[in-house]
Amino acid sequence: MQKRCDKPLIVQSDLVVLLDEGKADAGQAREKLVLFADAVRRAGAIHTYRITPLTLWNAASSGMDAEELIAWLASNSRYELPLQAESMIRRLIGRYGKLWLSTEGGKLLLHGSTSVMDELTAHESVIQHVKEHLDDGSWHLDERCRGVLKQELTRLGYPVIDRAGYHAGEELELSLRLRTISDRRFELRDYQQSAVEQFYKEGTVQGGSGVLVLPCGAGKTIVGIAAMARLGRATLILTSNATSVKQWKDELLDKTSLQDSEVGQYGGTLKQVRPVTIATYHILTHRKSKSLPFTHMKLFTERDWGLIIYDEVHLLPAPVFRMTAEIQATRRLGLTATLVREDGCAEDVYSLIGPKQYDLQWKTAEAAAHIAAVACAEIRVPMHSSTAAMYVQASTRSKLRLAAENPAKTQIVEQLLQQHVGKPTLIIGQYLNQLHLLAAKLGVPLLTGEVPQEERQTLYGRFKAGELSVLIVSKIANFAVDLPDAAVAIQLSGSFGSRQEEAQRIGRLLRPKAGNNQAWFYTIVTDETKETEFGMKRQLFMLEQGYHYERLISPIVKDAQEEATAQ
DNA sequence: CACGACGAAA
DNA sequence: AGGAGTTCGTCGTG
Repeated sequence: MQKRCDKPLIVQSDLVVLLDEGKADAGQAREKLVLFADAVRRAGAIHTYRITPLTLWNAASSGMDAEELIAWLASNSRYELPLQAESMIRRLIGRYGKLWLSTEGGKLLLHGSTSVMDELTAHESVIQHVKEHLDDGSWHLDERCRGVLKQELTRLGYPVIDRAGYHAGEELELSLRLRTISDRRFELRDYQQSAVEQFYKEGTVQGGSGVLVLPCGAGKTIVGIAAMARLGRATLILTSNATSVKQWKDELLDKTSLQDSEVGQYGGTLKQVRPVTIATYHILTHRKSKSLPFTHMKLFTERDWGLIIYDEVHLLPAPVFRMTAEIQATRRLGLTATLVREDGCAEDVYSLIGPKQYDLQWKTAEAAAHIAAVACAEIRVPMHSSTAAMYVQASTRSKLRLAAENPAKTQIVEQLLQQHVGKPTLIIGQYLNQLHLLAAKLGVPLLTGEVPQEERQTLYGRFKAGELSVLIVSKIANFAVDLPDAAVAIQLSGSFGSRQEEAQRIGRLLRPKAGNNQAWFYTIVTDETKETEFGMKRQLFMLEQGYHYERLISPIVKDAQEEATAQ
């Protein structure tokens, strides 16, 4: 029997859970823990997770039960479960399913137990939408409030299940091809099939809106296309940038029966509205002036859409949430690799797009060889002697930048390049100055936002062909969909603790590799500065996915230490 | 009229 | 809490 002190978890009364990675069962515990908690901090071997109403409701929506969860926590905790934590979990999960929306006789109705409905009457923000109290205890609501009410109820701590249904939308003839235009066999992988089924549960009105989470390179576009084929209705696809718009169109033409004339691009000079239309979020948020309405809002109603796909739903901008609140009767599908938002809009994704319906862990995809195995390492280097003095007296703000641009990182890059010579390698950084200096020093081409599209294509082409094995890239690496895959990525600097950014960059390495299917990710941070702290925050998403960062002490440090001992 | 350059915005 | 990228509309040029 395992001793209590060997258990990996410590559960606090405020629903913060500490996971001791040093314990034997830590790996198993983490796999379960991430199903109902978010990673928030990491200090050495102790990782901090937080259970929130949202994480519990997402878990509840995929069938997790309060008693089962409590029992699991109790049996994996070093100390007795605090009563407060236990009752809080019970209460929060208990609220899931207590309220639901339906449509009867064209009326939007809110249902719930008398006790919950009574609690709601205290909230003006809720009762202002009520048109009439019906005899059976349900409330007749203003149908235009479907979205904002769900948002408000979620905010107040009352999740509501939306069974109010969807309008069908214009029919669309669309089937998947068994062979692509390039004459390759095409069929859905198992997990792609289950993701689609999860989204579209036939015969229920509950399914049909929600978020699917799949790692980079696992074929999110394919899943979206399969969902379209399943529904067979006119579809509006929203995505993050123009390149991605084009990619969606290419994939649709390649893998479905759709003709060129049926797929429209809405953006730039093209303003085509066709049975399948693809647009960027950016164009939706455009308006002539601040006081005027959004210019392209009409796109939502210009056609009778049966489905709206939100690609990269973690990037969805605030105004699009507001628009989405008004079209809750249209089926919605959110797609992403990293359902984390640094801006606190996670609740809005939950209430306006829908609950998380499918989440393929990166490590699971790796085990099935659908994506490459990535060895992650964090290399800490001391501040370079030339800037150390400057660092000490710099303001907090410039300290960050000095640490990030630490010239001592150059040597590490050179060593890593030697170590992986010949492998396609991306060096990714945040500051153009730093990147220009490095590019000059190494004699390697640099790709920034300033490089014209045509030249980018040439460089991508040479990189793909293997003529060029190293490429330095700026922040374009985060979103340029057409940037080729690599086997090695070296991160020089990145923005403030962005988990998304870290994941996107690692995503560059995930296409399966010939041979042992191995890729490497290195992140270089300056030791004993704020940068190490940000670095740890950046790693949180990957830790949730079961990745481990090896901590390497740079050879430079070793040398310095040896010198110190010698003297 | 087509196209590139430029500044503004979120 | 800041830097970089992207996209829009406009304006000037061939």
